Amino acid sequence: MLEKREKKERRVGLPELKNAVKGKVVLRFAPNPNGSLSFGHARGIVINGEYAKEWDGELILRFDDTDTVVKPPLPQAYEDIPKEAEWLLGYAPHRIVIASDRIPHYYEHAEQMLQEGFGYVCQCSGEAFKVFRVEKTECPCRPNSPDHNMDLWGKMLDGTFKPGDAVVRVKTDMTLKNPALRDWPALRMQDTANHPHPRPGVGSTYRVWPLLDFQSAVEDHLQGVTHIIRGKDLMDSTRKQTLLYAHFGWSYPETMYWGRVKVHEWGGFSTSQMRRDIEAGAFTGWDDPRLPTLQALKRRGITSEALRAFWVELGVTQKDISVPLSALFSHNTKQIDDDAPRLAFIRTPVEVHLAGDHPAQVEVDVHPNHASMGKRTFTFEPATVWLEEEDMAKGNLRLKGFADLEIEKQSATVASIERSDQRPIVHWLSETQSCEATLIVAKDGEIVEHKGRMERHDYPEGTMVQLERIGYGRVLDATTILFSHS
RNA sequence: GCUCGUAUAGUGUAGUGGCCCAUCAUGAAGGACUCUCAUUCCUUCGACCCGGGUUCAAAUCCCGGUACGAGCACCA
Repeated sequence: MLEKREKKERRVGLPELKNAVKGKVVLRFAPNPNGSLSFGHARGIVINGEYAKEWDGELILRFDDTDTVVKPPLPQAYEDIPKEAEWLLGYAPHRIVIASDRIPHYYEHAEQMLQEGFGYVCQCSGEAFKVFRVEKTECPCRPNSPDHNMDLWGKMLDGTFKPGDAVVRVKTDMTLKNPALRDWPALRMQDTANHPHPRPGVGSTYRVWPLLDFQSAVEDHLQGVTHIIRGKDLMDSTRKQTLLYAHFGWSYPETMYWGRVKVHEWGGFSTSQMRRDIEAGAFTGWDDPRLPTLQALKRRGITSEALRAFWVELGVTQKDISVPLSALFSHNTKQIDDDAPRLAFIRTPVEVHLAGDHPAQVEVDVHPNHASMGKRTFTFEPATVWLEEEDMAKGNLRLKGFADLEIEKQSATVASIERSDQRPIVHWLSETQSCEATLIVAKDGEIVEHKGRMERHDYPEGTMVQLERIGYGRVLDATTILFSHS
């Protein structure tokens, strides 16, 4: 029989995947390519991707681009998303499927549905059908014969019907307890003459398009998906799709759901809204550091490892949660601190002449814990240093790694090279080894550019550095740092 | 309104009837190290939504309540 575990051990990582067979697991992540990937999308990629890795399975990246009117696809997204996904995953998705390339497959299944009588063409308006749904009564189109349905289907396809005239429904049961499940719509018509699909070769080719629940269900089956892990807002989708699977004689994949996540600092955001704002010029692009997109996070210096650790830690609970950005940042600090060279950045620089005796130059570590990263050299010819205005107000100071200073108004005298008392330790810059620089900080939806002086360096763009006593940042160029987090 | 789901420390999470006066992380406070308000290390703080029930035993099962969220689109 079952033996009790000796001790309860804390589970680490993701929960067990039910009915998973090593090497046979197929998962998918299916965004709408109507914009770049956001922080929220990352959860889908990370969770599905980590399971695929754990089980030597496959991860499908599927573009659910079946709406050309309400959420029209963005051509650029077809190029960006695979790159963003690969960056985040650490590997390229094993398969890429584009729904708009596969319309004939969906038609084929729609026709099977009509011919076998578990689907019908409904000519009721949305309003009219709503009444049937609420009253648990059948609409007059429901009893149509397969032949009649095929005839109406032909009229949808050839344009005799216009968008809004007809829709294909899956026959479930109008008395089902859950109103969401009653004879749900599977395919509808779209005005692709005025709203062509942006992908070349697709354009205005099709008038009839599948809706998410149908397209996704058929495609999951076609692709052999074994496990679906998605937001719990799609729970009713699972129920609708399970009903459809039963009609086709298929068995539905294992499912798991996660709840809603809000980030304290960001609140709600939608891809469509971001797209409008970017197009209106409110943001510089999808990588604008104010935006909660993967591109922006990457640009700010958040590593994919940190993002993965963050999402794995949240797991796949169905709770609706609200997390502070600091949770992500603490993962990031762990990732970058060991490799981040230290640099001084003086925010409100005050120029101070040094009086008194002192060496001609001084050397300090590039990284306090890693001598192998080398030394930084500061020279005092001229004998001028830059200090933060705020620090100057504190009185006598210890220049980190250099000397004790007696501060008298705007003048400073070197009192001791050795640390002689508990005066505050501050960061500083020598005249020769510094230059004017900008620290860009994105906070509360605003971008603030702090002009100051920064230590000269030749780190390439993209290097993560730690600005002493300020926080981490990413090198944009020799005189610009994009603030990451403290 | 109907339907579905969730409820453990400030935050996030472990826990599927006894090992739990509850795990881990983060956070906060204090300390060690350090010539950074960093890193690392140590200590401390802090929670099972409420009410019933089942049981020798409940965070864990059942019922009710409450709170929050989602679906009921010819969006995804």
